[in-house]
Amino acid sequence: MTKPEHEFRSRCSIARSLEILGDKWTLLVVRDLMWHDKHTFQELQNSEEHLPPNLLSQRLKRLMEWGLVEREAYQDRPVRYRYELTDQGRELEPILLHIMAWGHAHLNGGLYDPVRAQTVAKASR
Amino acid sequence: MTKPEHEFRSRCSIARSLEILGDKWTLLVVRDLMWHDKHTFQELQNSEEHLPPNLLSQRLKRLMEWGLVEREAYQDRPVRYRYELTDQGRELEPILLHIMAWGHAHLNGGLYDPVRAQTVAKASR
DNA sequence: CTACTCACTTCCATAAATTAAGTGACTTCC
DNA sequence: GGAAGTCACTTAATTTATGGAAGTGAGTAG
Repeated sequence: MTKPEHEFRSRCSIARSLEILGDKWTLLVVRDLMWHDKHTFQELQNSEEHLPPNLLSQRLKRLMEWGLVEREAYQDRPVRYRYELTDQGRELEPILLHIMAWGHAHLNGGLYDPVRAQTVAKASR
Repeated sequence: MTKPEHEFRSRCSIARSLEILGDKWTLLVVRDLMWHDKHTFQELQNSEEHLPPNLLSQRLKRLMEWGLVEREAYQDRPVRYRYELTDQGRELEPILLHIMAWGHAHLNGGLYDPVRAQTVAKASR
């Protein structure tokens, strides 16, 4: 996977990551692909947070450009795609887990998948 | 610390966290407070990424509202503040470490503090 | 008195997000 | 065969946020 031509604003790895992941939606798309078995455009759009289709479209494009997501047609006429995380994308899991754990601990509770909780415990060991 | 009145868009802990942390600047402020010994407005503003003062001001306000940052006056006339992470704010460290590790691994290298690298290794064990 | 520092705030042009509606390629129902 | 529906988007219009520059107020130093 070739990375897009992109002038990073900083040499800091955190700042660089945030240029791709640093918004309110991108990691939710990753969450749904990773854990919630949502793989079509429609499924992703119908997440609890209801991200609008133009943003979903744009975010998927960016994730694909950076090689975090791939899609393959699951039917022709009309062509319909199934979106999947790549290995690189799947490596975002610890980030998601820690963000989830932190939010759960500090933001008035919030839903916290008990199946996942176990994984969080593992990640923070 | 009382949390601000806030209607979260979702019950998901990740979505909630992203309402506070999900942008390109907030976690960089946290990074500078946590590791780079930057504590005054000016020091924070002069980070490598040069966030404009209006955004720094707004981000600090939000971090303080949520109890992740506190400030105390280090002088009067004129009053000057020193910003510090609270315990809650310091608990963001694993998130930063994983974002740093991921960015280093996948975004064309990027600077990666060798002192911190050790901590990353520990966090991902 | 003048210049300078620090910690902001205000202003403004641009960019991004939100909301709503529309499009194209079909499939299914009557 | 026409009408309605589904899916995967795109386009347009409005609102909000961002980024860059300049300004302000309270001082200190020369």
